[in-house]
Amino acid sequence: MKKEIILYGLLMGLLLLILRLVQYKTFIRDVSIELYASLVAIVFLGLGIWFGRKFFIQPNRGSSANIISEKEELDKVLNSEHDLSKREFEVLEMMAQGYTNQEIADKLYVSLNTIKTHTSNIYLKLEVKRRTQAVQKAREMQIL
Amino acid sequence: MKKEIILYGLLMGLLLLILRLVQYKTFIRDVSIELYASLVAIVFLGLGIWFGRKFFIQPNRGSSANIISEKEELDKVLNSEHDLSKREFEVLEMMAQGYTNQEIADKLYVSLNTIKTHTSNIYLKLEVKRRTQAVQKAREMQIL
DNA sequence: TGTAAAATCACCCGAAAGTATGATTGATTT
DNA sequence: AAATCAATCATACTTTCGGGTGATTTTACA
Repeated sequence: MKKEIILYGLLMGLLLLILRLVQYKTFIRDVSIELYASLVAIVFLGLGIWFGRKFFIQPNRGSSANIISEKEELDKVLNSEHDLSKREFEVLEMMAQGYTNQEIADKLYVSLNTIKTHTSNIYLKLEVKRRTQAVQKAREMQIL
Repeated sequence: MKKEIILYGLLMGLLLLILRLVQYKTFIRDVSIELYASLVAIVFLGLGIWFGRKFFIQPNRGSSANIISEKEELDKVLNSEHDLSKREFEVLEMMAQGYTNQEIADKLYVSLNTIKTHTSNIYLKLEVKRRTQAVQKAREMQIL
């Protein structure tokens, strides 16, 4: 990463140097600014594309570091026994079946708000934010 | 695609216009070329990164050509079994991962509305009403 | 080259989900 | 008896989803 930043700086400096040289070595003092701009634009557009490819490609299943972190994540999940209460687990199961909170509430003969509280607690305990993630994580943890 | 090229042109033109204005409106005729260059460089670096992400990171995640073709082969097989399009299948996969529509949109570089259209079509084709049900059904059908 | 399917995007609107906070009750533990 | 926790419910508010509709642009292919 540092290497690339240095390279970037050097490239930029070099470009400016060239532009300066062009400006003072030629008789054309008033070389249009469009020319400069275009030149710089083209170079840095290419550079930007290169940068984008280099640093923002999602390294899923390609980079070893990523795989390791994924494994660690999974281990962490698997090792933590689900401290879900009986009721919460019931709700989780029904969530995974694709029921809405209202449907779950009806089936369990409790209010919608109760189910919402349960789901919120489930998300806290599973460290997720949405029901789809909860189901996903529960499957990973093999508690579903 | 056309839209992006037009945008690119407009941006470039706008930038040059601004530079011209700055040049002629101020008393500083000899504003350093470094300033111009830097400005243009920064803008186009960003633009380049955006372009790179947008257009060159479609070949999803495979580092080896073999993996890509395998993946495509798999997609084809899967697509022949159910009537989900390639894009729809992608969205379905990400839905199962627990991503929100907005997150999926960001990752696929399309708008939220597009993802919503895809999800709606997925629900129609899978004959379900909610994303959780879609994931559930997709698992039953073993297409996930 | 024309056409059909796929993919893209927009706007509206209501439903569902989720957040935050607080409260009550009953069972269990210390 | 006090503290703790599970389960219940509520109110208020924000965000996300999903349905409906209509449209344009790309892509594939006959």
